[in-house]
Order: sequence, then structure tokens, then C-alpha cells
Amino acid sequence: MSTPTPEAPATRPAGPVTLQQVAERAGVSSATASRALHGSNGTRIVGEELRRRVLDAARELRYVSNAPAQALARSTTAVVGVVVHDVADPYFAAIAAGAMGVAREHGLLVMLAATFRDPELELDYIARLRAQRARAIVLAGSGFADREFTRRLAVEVDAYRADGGHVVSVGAHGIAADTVRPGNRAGAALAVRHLYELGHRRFGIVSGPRALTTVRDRLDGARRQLRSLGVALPPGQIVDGGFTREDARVAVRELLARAPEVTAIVVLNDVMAAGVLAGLRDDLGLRVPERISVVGFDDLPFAVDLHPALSTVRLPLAEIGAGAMRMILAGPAVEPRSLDLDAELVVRSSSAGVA
Amino acid sequence: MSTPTPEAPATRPAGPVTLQQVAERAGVSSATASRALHGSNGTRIVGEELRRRVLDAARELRYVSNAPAQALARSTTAVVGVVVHDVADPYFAAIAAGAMGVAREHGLLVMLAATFRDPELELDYIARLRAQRARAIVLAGSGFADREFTRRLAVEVDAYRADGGHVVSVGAHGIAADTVRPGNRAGAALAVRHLYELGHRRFGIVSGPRALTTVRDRLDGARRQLRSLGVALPPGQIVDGGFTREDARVAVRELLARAPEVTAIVVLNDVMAAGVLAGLRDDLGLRVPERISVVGFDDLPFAVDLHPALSTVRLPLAEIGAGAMRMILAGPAVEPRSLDLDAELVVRSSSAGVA
DNA sequence: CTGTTAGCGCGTTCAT
DNA sequence: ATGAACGCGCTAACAG
Repeated sequence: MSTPTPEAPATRPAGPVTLQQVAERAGVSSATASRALHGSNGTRIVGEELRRRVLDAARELRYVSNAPAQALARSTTAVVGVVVHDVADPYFAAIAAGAMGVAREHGLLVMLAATFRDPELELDYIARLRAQRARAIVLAGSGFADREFTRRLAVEVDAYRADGGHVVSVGAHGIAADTVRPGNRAGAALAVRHLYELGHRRFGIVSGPRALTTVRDRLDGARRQLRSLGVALPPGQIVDGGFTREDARVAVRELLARAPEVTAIVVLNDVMAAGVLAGLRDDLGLRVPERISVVGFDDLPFAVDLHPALSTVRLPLAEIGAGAMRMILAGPAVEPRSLDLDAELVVRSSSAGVA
Repeated sequence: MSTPTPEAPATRPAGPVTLQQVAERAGVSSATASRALHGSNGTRIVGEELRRRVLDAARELRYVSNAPAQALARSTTAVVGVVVHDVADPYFAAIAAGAMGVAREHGLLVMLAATFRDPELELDYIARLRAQRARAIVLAGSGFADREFTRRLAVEVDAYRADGGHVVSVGAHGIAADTVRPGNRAGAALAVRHLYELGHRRFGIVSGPRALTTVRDRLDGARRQLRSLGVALPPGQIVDGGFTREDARVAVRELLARAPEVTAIVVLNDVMAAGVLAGLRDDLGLRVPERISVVGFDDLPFAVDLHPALSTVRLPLAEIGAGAMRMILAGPAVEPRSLDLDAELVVRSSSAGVA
């Protein structure tokens, strides 16, 4: 016999409904209700009849379990922390999106923390994520090449690990941990070689804050390649673009003022490359690629729409985030693992043979 | 007398340190330890001496409180949920960043959920955030103009509210709630008027999925303005750009095929505008703005770097996110409040007088 | 298969 | 000012 009139809407008690209330409504013990709703491993099977009653009661009461209470009882949660510098930066947005996609597939909730490049904040967030009993933390922001900071980071991370947490870092952070390694060095080398093969011999580099390991790696990759190619790179031809479009726009003027003979510029990320292109075109009136070639880094979505379309080094950003999340799911290993994600050169219109 | 040898590193017990262990080490009761560490309102004062001992013990043990346990005891948390369609989309990234900035200032942690435009997922995330006892939820994704969905959303939101949750929506979601209202209608009208004043009379619109309320609002704003200006807009001159660069690129070809006389195109967001510009330039060989003018929407960071620089309608994205978060902090009100954030026209090089 | 009984770690009365 | 005791909601033994 079907139920013509749906069960009384069950005037919900004020405040959150508890398992206990669901159990009462179903006429069973809270233990049974718990088993029916979450069917834990060992003691799972609940009689067909009771199970149905519990499920019905839960639905009628619009019950959702109290996650904090579950966390306390099970001493584990379904949340993972993802720490980035800034979500508004498309580089981090892409990584975060990749991580969140995988997290969703596995029922994990993500707490996203933005440090705005403040090391203190990074430390603070790790502690808070630890307090939240986040199952794992993805350190997606660039590492800082600062001895003292690295030491403190290690302390914080160790404490988190001692509590059973799992940390995965994107790029080197100076700590032993599972790591997703973007091909920063090799990528920069790719950019240099590309320009070299086009005939360029006078290079300039628009860099970012040297304190960031990402910057150091890219810079290092470019330098090594240049050296092995026998091309000189005077210190004056490396300028700091501050990792922002505006600073880079100014920086490129400085670069050209110091070394007007430069015909090729490697910019350490696409955001700065946009500024460099603007500076070259609108401030300096130098044509790209006729007078000067430019190669960026990251291949952010807008790179293809820059003017001219930006030749750049592509990094599988979403895959980096997804890979980090998968390492989390794989559980911690005895030996720190690492996943290398290679960079790839994307040639568009901002690079061409030297005149 | 300073302590030459730092206190014994206090071999930490395995697993997370508890308040109890801190208390023992300090030789006090857990109640005192709790008070010393969190100094709750009423019963706050703890003797100077004991307070110091507790703080020291906590530091030595690297204690951090168990947030889930605190949540259970206090029945409140410091986490807020933010639901967006996709973090990788710069529009949402900007809103999320704005919200996160304010959250940080107030010690709130944010759980970010991406629905990838799947209504079911949105419902699901609300339930999970409710289970997490998130203090508030910001519905930042666009609403869906679907009766049945809206009903289910209301049910979910009501349940969350019944549990004491606070929801703030960005744009209309068909539910009564505190709302941050971006000037979508007025913004679209601004774009139209701008083009009209430049002499354009034959308009085309590259729209997005009509199911999204954001799209509907913008479209509606443009249409109304056109009508009040006495300009006709045949249905065929509105094409769906799918909210992506690629789809929009194809869509603009379709538009021009159907209505070659069009001289002005309003694109409902900047991502699509990038595709439109590419399509016009590379596929159709039509010069912008000489042959045809284009105005976008949102003023995403890359708009200025498009070719030509995109005239667009600026929305204070970060402010939208920040505003939503502030409404949360202000606590729930009896009457739903709303915050209007106006759009502003930004004229650059993609729009000009009709030939 | 189901109910009873203990905690999980913390905040909070209520005494002292 | 401090401690003892209880409860938050749920899971996990342990019986039966």
C-alpha cells in the first residue's frame, strides 16, 4: 500500500537535527541510525526494514550529520587545505581549480587559503588548517628562499605531520614532502633555446622577486641554458618585474634603457609578459617581434589574446593541482614521492628571427 | 634570569596534543587551561602565574586546539562557505579573492566549492556546508532561472537557515536572502547607450546560457535600453556564446552570417569578448573598431591587453566578494538586506563611431 | 542484526 | 581564581 499522504512534514525542532532525533523518529537506537546512514565497514548491515525507517526519518527531518561531531568521533575529516598566494592570479586559480576538481570527485571539501605572499600568513594558515584537522595540505604557493623562514615552515609542517597530516608541495619548499615539480628550469631553458635558434644573441630577462623559489628556478634554468650556449647575460640585463603587469611594464623600459641592444626577452610569467608587451608597444614604440622577441611563461588563457599572441612556455597548471590532490589521495608514503610535470614550448607570434 | 637551555623539547606524545595534556604539563585543570588560552567572556581571568604556565606548556607542546571539538562544544565555527561556478574563471576568482581578503581580516576560514555550473552540485555543496556547520554561505555563482531548481534551492537554503546558517547571494537566486546586486542591467544599458551615441544603430549581442540569471539580467538591460532608444533587435541578432572564448568565436561568425549589417556588438562577458575579437579579426577579417565596434562586460584584468584594447563595462568584482563577506559579518537581519554595486563604462579602443 | 556504553576534546556551568 | 562534572553529536567497541 502506498502512502497517499506524505508523512506529516515533521515539524522540525529548532536548530540542527541530531542523529538522536532521527533515531527516535525511526524508533531505533542512535547506533543503528548511525549505521544505517553511514554503513561503516565492520558493523554495517542494518535490517532492510530499520534501514528504510531511518533513511525516511532522516529525509523527513532534512537531517545532515554534524561534521564536527563526526570528526571528533572518527578523528578524521574530509577536508583538505590548499594554500596559494592569491586566487585572483590566474596561475593559482588554475592550480586550485585542478585540485578542486579532483577533490570533488572524491568527496573532499577544500579550505582555500590565500597568503598574498606573506610568509607569516602561510605559517599561520598551516597552523589553522592543523587545528581544523584538515586531512592534508597542498602548499601551492611558491616557496620562499629564506633560511629562517624555511626552518619555521619545517617546524610547522612537522607539527602538522606529527598530528597525522599529509602535506604535498608544488615546487620546492625546502622541506621533505611529496612534491609536484613543474618543469620550471627546463621550461626556461626551452624558451632560451627557442630564441637562440631564431638567431638571438642578446638577451634580457624580466624576472620576479628572487625570494620566490619559482622565480629562482626559472631564472636559473634560463641562465644555465644561456651559459651552455655561450651567450653572456650581464646582470644589468635581468630586471625585476615584481610579478605584476604594471611593474613589468616599467621594468622593461629600464631594461631597454640599460641594454638597448637586446633583441630577445624572456619574461618569467605571462602576467608580466602582458606588461612587457604593453611597455614595448605603447611606451617604447618597439615592434614585437620585428625589433624584439618576447617569450612568456605559464601559458595562461589570455596569452593567445595578447598582441601579438604570446609565445610562451606552457605548464599544465590544472594538472599540477590535480596531481597534488591525487598524491593526497594516495596516502602518505614512507619515502617522499614526486611527480614531474613538464613544460612545453608554445610558439605564437611574439617571437621571430632576429632582423 | 634568562633560560639558557630552552625547556626540554617536551617529547610530544603521538598524535595531536590535547588541552588535557597541556593542562597536565602546566599543572592545572583543563578548565583553567581552556580559559587561559581562549579567555572566554564571563569566566575569563586566570591568575598571571597560571596563565603563563599554560601558555608556555601550549607553546612547548605546539598545541593547537581541536577545531572540530571546539565546534561541537561551542556549536559554532569560524568557517564560511563560498560557492562559485569555477575558480579558474577570472570573474569568480576575483570575487572569491575579495571575499577571502575580508574573511582573513576577521579570522574566518573559507571553504570554497566549485559547481562547474551543475545545479545538482550546488545543492549538494549547500548540504555539505550545512553539515560542516559553516557559519555562512556566499552563493556567488549565477542563479539559475529554473522554477523547479529554485524551489529545491529554497528548500536547501531554508534548512540551512533553520540550523542557524546565514546566506548571502550575489545576484538574484530566486530566494529571499541578503544580496549583493551587481549592476548587470544598468551596465548592459550603459554599453548600449555608449554604442548608440557613437552612431551605431545595428546591434548584435553575443549572449551566454539564458538559464543563468546573470545572463538574463544583462540581456534584459541591453534590450530595454535598445527599445527605449527605438532601435530594433531582431532575435536572430542575439547569439549564444556559451560563456567561453571558443564558443563565442564561433558564435560571432554565425551572427555576422545572419546579420552582416551589424556594426556594434555587445558581448555579455569579457571572456567571450576575447573570442569575439579573435573571430572578427582572424576568422572574418573585419577590423575593430573601424568596421565593427565591440563592448564587453566585467573588465577582467586582461581586457586592456586584448587587441584592440576592449571597451567594457566594469564591475567591482573584488568589492562584490568583499561586500558579501561583510554582510555575513554584520550578522543576519530581520529583513533581507541588499547592497548595490554599480557598473561603470570603460571606454578603450574596441568601440568607435560608425564609419 | 541491534542496543548499551564509552569516550572523542573542549567549553561551560556550578561549586569552592 | 580554580577545579569538578556534565554535555555537545557521533562512532566504536562490546554484549546479546
